[in-house]
Amino acid sequence: MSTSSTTPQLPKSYDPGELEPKIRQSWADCGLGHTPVPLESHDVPFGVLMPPPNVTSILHLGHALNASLQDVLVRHARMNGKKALWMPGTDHAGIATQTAVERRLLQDGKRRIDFEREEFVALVQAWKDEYGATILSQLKEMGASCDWPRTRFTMDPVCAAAVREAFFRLFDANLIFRGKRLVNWDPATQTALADDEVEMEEVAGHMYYLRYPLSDGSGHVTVATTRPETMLGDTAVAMNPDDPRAADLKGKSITLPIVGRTIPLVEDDYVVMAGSGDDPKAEYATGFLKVTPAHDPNDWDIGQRHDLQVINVMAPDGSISNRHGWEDAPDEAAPFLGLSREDARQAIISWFREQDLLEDIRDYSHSVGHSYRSHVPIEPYLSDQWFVRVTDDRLRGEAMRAMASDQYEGDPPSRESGPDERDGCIRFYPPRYARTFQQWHENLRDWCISRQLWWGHRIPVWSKTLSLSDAGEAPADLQNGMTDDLSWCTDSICSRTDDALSVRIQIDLESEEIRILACVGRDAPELEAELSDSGYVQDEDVLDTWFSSALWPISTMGWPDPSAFPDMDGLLDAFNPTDVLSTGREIITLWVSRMVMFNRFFQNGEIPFRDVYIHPIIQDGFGQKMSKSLGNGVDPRDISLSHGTDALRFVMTQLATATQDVRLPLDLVCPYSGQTFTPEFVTTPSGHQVTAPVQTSPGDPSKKMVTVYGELSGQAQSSEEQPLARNSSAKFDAGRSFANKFWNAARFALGRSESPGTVDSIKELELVDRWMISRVANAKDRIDEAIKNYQFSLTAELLYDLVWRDFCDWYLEGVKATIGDDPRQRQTLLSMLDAITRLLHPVCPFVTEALWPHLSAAGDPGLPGVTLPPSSLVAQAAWPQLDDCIDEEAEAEFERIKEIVNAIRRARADHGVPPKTKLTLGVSPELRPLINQAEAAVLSMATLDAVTEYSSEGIQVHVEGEAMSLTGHEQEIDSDQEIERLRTRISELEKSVGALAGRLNNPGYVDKAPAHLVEETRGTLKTTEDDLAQARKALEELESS
RNA sequence: GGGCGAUUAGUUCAGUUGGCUAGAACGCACGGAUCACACCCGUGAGGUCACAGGUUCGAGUCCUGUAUCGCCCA
Repeated sequence: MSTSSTTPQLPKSYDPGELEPKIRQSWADCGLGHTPVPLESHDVPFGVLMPPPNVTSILHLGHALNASLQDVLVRHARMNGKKALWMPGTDHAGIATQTAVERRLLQDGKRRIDFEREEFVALVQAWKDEYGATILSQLKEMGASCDWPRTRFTMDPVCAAAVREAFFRLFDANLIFRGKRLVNWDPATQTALADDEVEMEEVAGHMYYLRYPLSDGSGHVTVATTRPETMLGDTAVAMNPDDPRAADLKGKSITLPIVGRTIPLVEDDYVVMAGSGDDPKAEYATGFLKVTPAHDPNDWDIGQRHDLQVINVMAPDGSISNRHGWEDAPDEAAPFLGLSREDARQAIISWFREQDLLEDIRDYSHSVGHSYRSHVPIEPYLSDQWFVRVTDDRLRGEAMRAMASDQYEGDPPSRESGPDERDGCIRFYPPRYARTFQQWHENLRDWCISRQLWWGHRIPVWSKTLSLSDAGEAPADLQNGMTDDLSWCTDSICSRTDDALSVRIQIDLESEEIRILACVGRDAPELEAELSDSGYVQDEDVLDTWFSSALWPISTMGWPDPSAFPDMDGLLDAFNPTDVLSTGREIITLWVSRMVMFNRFFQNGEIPFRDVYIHPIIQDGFGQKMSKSLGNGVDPRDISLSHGTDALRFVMTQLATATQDVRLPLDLVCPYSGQTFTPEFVTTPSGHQVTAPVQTSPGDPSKKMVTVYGELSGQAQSSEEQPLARNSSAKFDAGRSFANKFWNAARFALGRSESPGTVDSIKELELVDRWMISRVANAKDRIDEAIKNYQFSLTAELLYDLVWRDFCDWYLEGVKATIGDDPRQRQTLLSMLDAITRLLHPVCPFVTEALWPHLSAAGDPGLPGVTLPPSSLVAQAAWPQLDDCIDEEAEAEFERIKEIVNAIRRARADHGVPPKTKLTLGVSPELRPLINQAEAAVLSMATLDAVTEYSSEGIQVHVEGEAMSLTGHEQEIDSDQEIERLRTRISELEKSVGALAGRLNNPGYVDKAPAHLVEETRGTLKTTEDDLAQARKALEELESS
């Protein structure tokens, strides 16, 4: 025998830290992931868009999960011969990034308004450069096989052109308008905040009860409010229509104290009735609600429903003011003007008390939105904003019609121009998320797209305000207060025609002013200059980040003009739509919906992607979502460091089940000892569990370290005395073990597969070989199916079982005795290792790539029906092809062999046979032919020296109702112990027989259950009865001796 | 308030149209330095499938209700 048992060139364990950088480099060198366009006509494209991570911060494990899954899909498609494009990029994340930069500036005592707009934007740009680069390097470190040369950023020139074009087309199509809306206003920093930047805090405040007199002098109503200072802007009092008092009060009006304004009593079922139901608010309610549409979002809605006046009584700094929309302020109100919100509240209360209109003040604890930056209460503030009319059928209707019809409940609205072949082509995985998508569109509201920020795409509209009388005779029919009829207006721009110009006029009949809004398309700087010269001013606001994100499927591919950019011509044609979008469920509404609407609108009805896969959310050990703001995020690089990237990816794949979010309990790595330990946790004021900012070394109590949370929250700073403790999690141990196991299996297999022979037919191979080939063929089919259905967890499980259970535990153990003398077995081993390496590659690309050159050097793999074409990198290799390799008979036969080996091992353990002691197996003539098929394997796996005829001496083993004997164990059998064991077994078997017979005696079962099941039950009963008889016989013999 | 989901071994999770005696990994117990791997090998213990009803020959799986927890939308 010529094979050596060692492979000196491969170290004993897999060292990811040593090997990964070289592998990454080899992928970069060959341009892995880059797909040139245009495609050939026979090419099959496979496209994936990466949801662009925010440049606000670095990636955490939530991103790592999504990146891992996308890379599995892309590598699988690529190995299957498709032209795979995975488009990478980052998102500028307007408010989040600007806020992050402002927070950093604040550490130096500086604020945004201390800078010019351009200076500030440059600072944010620098932040973006830093974090954007980190994010991309994190992705590369994870092995993401993206098309890196095509990396996009939502504010780069390619995307900017798309944003500009999209805004212009929507504006021109009357799908963008300007209107009033309440925003979350921070009076301290005087900026608007997004909803997620408002922190709800429980505040111990008061409920004030104010009497409002009825205008007809017939009495008063008492309103309950936590914010009496807003009463100056009240424009109604609302009551529930079911309130028994409603009938008498219907149609009456109120004379608002101080202001003297006459306001109506309206009926609205939003109003909580006094003391009614389970609503805790009811205890404090009077049944009458003061309605202040300009200063409360709920009141705004009531105002919309009842067509109420909207009167803003505050200045942008939050002080009471009659200069921002309050025009009927009487002299009585003068003392309140200029007071802060807090002072005004006291002054108003005093006034009501003096007038005997204050009925009561009660303590009341409630949650109030606070700015997460200045920590002052936010003020719902009325301001001019830009909107996309997404409720238009061209947008909403198209999104609804795009859904797969079997996932749509009911029927989507029909299209006037008739059906489109792209309708019904978007499918959600798992299907339940289709409901979220549908319901969002059914309740859709116009989308506010303007943000009072400096970082983002500036709104490409130039405007000028004129008095109505100067401008001309305005038309009467307006839509959202706007018109596209320009013929009456005297301003010169209204008669100007230019393809890059679209003009609308906003008319405010109350103030008798008009605002001419001129939207300018892309690449028209001379037009912009002309507008500026004519006194037009560009809008200060920028677009909501989601506006550019919504264009991601087309902007990344050069829309509207791919030929204007290098290497993009043909990209849209080939990859719009992409095959799948993999994303988190929280942005089905914010992002997925808008991409569908925009893609269909701008791409003539085309959908952006066919499948939407919603991945689970990664939580920490306490069930809290990993988030940047909480500081419980884990950097995937920490896991690569502690466990290796394949371990990270394998476990991520394993975690991605369809039903649930996953918990990932956190550990820390001690920077002194490298030891992993469970950290101490503390509870934050907001009630979250986080690692204590400073931890004590588990090995040495005198040594301290700082956690990531400690740094992110600013509570601790790492230093030489207090180094940073990296995060880890024992959850990844399984992945590390798995990669190492495969590494060692390959080491062994490579060492034993020298001088492989030629196999003419699989049929001529040993049972164990035929079994292994069939297992690989089976696994390949099932992996393909699982990946096709986005069953990632199942994919990982199939790989694990194939590698560990089938290949290592049974195949490698089974061939050890014969491989040295069987060249055909060596060829089989080499080929199966090769095939498994390919199958494993999408999930564990590093360890497979590290082994690949050694495989290639070992020989030419392949068997009749098994095609494994050579390739310099496994990343570029073809998916294994196994034709007619599934051998059900071989699988069934080998399963019986496994049962026999297991039974012997069990008996050995039961009788305390030392592991090294070789026993002699005695079998009946019935079992002999089976054993003959794999005798060498059975001998080595069960530690036997020979197989002879069955003997009633020795240890008795029962399998398939047959008895086997094990002899050669010197020690005498402890008959008491054996009797006890047999009795237990007999009672178990009797129970089984009872249950099985009971089932068969039930006429309902025999009549109604499928015949094959009944047959199966009969078979099981027969075997169990045989086993029982064997056990009883053995017991009898023991007891009689 | 509306919607979606979860509750299965000590822990983290599978269990795909209802069908063998409910599985895996980790952890635990026992045995093992055997020449691929101690990131390992062998054996074992461990579950009233949240609770209560119902449908069915048969329910972890379907239906109704209850409890607890989570997310999204208002």
